[in-house]
Amino acid sequence: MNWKVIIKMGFQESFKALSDPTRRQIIELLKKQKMTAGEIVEQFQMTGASISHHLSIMKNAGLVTDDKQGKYIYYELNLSVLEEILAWLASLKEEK
Amino acid sequence: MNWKVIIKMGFQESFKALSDPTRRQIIELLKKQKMTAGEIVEQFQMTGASISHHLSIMKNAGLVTDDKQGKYIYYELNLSVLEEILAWLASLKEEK
DNA sequence: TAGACATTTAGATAAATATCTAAATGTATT
DNA sequence: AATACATTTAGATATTTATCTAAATGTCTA
Repeated sequence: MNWKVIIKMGFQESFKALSDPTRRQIIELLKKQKMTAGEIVEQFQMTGASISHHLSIMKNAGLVTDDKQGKYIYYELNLSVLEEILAWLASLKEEK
Repeated sequence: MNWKVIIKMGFQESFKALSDPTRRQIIELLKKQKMTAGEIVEQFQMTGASISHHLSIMKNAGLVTDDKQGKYIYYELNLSVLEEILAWLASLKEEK
């Protein structure tokens, strides 16, 4: 069996996770395909440790999931968390 | 004439502005009606100076406009800035 | 099993941020 | 004109955050 438990912290964590430009760029990358930590690192001029830190924040916010495959860890976008934020933003326009 | 020039900084500023819980609460308040700085302050346990700081960040992000009327400054929500963010979030789901 | 490789964790540091108090600015009232 | 009121600005401080280097962990391969 291949369980994937997404620990979602909350609204606040999601917004915080989205408020950093590096993390939003990572999201854009993962939009196209899942990638290993190393592949993601290649796209930035930043150490692996820093990217790892960003990935962990995104993971805690429920924005990505990780999938360990031997030496590699694949990161994948989890869009469902965005629904909540999308709904909040939309509600600002709708209701008067 | 009553010009209202909205100085919009950018995507980054908008996200940053939304990432703070106090500022999101202010947005929720202003969703219902425009309010003076003082009325907003009453809703929080925080000094006027701090709220003023938050309001200035929101103003720079284009999220609110201010309207000086004598002693008072009315703050009003400007929803159009949210469109951009809404669109970005939506695009993550749409395009594969 | 020793070394190479992928990634994270620990610890340090600089910059950004939220908050406060006190002072400044501008407007209204008496 | 003097004072009161509404709000912002300035300056200080504590916390958070992004980043780095170095070390630790875990996995593969020769």
